[in-house]
Amino acid sequence: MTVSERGPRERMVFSAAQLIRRDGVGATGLRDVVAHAGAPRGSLGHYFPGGKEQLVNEAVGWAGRYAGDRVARFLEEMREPTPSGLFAAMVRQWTDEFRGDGFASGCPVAAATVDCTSSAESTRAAVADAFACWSRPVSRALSAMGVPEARAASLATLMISTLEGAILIARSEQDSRALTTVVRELAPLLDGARTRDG
Amino acid sequence: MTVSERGPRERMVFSAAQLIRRDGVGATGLRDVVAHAGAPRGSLGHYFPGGKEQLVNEAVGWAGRYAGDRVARFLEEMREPTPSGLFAAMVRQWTDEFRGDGFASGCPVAAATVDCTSSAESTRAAVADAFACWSRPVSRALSAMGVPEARAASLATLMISTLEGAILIARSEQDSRALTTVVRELAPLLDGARTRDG
DNA sequence: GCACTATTATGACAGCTGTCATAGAAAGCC
DNA sequence: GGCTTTCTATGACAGCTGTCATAATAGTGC
Repeated sequence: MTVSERGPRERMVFSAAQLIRRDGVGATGLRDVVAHAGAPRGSLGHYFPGGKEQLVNEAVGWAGRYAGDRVARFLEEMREPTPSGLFAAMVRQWTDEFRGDGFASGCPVAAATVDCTSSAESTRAAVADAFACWSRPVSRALSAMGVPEARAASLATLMISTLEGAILIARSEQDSRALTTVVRELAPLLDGARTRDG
Repeated sequence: MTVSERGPRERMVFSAAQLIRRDGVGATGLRDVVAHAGAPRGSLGHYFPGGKEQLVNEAVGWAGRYAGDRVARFLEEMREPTPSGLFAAMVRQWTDEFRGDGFASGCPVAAATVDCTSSAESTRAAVADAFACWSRPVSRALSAMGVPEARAASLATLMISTLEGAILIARSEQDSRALTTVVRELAPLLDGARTRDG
């Protein structure tokens, strides 16, 4: 999760995502992003002629792709994949992170939703895209596990909704209780949706 | 939901909540709040010597109490209360609101979580309080419906988590799909938790 | 009438915001 | 070499932020 040897442009997008998920979009200044990325300030206008809005949109897109790609990883690490196991893995990523950083950072997509939905139409669309990039692999994975196509998409929405909300509660309480609770309560429902073995 | 004839102080708290849930905490200026409330600007420092942070905290507290009080209302309006019926009522409030304002406003408590958790400790505590004020009556209602005490609190957390997350997705998609989906998928789980009639 | 408090008015303050214009450096290419 | 494109540096800009000091006003009790 450290700043890699990628180009300055990519580093700025990555840093933006990190700062946004900690402080929100409004409180994240472009000068902060540049400093965090160790990038030249003069490059900002060069790489992001669309200004802050473009940078935020790319950070949101990056986060959505990241979350979607993680799903494949989770599946690989599971001997016999189950819906509840996938959800547990998705949640565990957050409990691990919270244990590491003391509940300092939440989800950048959620932050952009709260801060930009009603003021920046392009960001609103970027957020919707990010949720779709995240939801799609989850839905596919559920299908592969034996959940009927029709319900797979619904359960993916349920899983992501619940996770996002539990992240909010956990951060406010500075306690992962909400996360462990929802994974426990949702497990039987998720596994019960399978009509055949994956 | 219009500005009532209450005192300026109360109007400012209320206006702050409305603006925060639309634009986020960072993008909500104190001058905007004053203007929206039709309140005298000079009164800001008088009523809120703790500055913006105090105003935000009170707005969050107000929202939490509001959400908690609504639970009793929902129960009154139901002939025979069920867990799924309560959840449906909580969600319906949001689908109704979205239909009215075009997905312009989300939850002020979620906004404060995203924007202030890692920067303002007092606001973080106010948010946690708000979630507790909201969760408690839900949990009590579930108990009264026959859900065992131990699970009632967990299910309340699940309901609020899921609702908060679905609000985020719905706003980004400008579509209530996520909300109607989660209420449909969660219904059997909620009702199945009852071990006796309420 | 007075005295006291609660409320409001006004203006100024330093600090930060995103944006842009201009200039310069670097790197690749012919 | 020279030329072109990509990238970086620097500083300035107007606009807004939350906060505060000061003063005037209104209300209330006596």
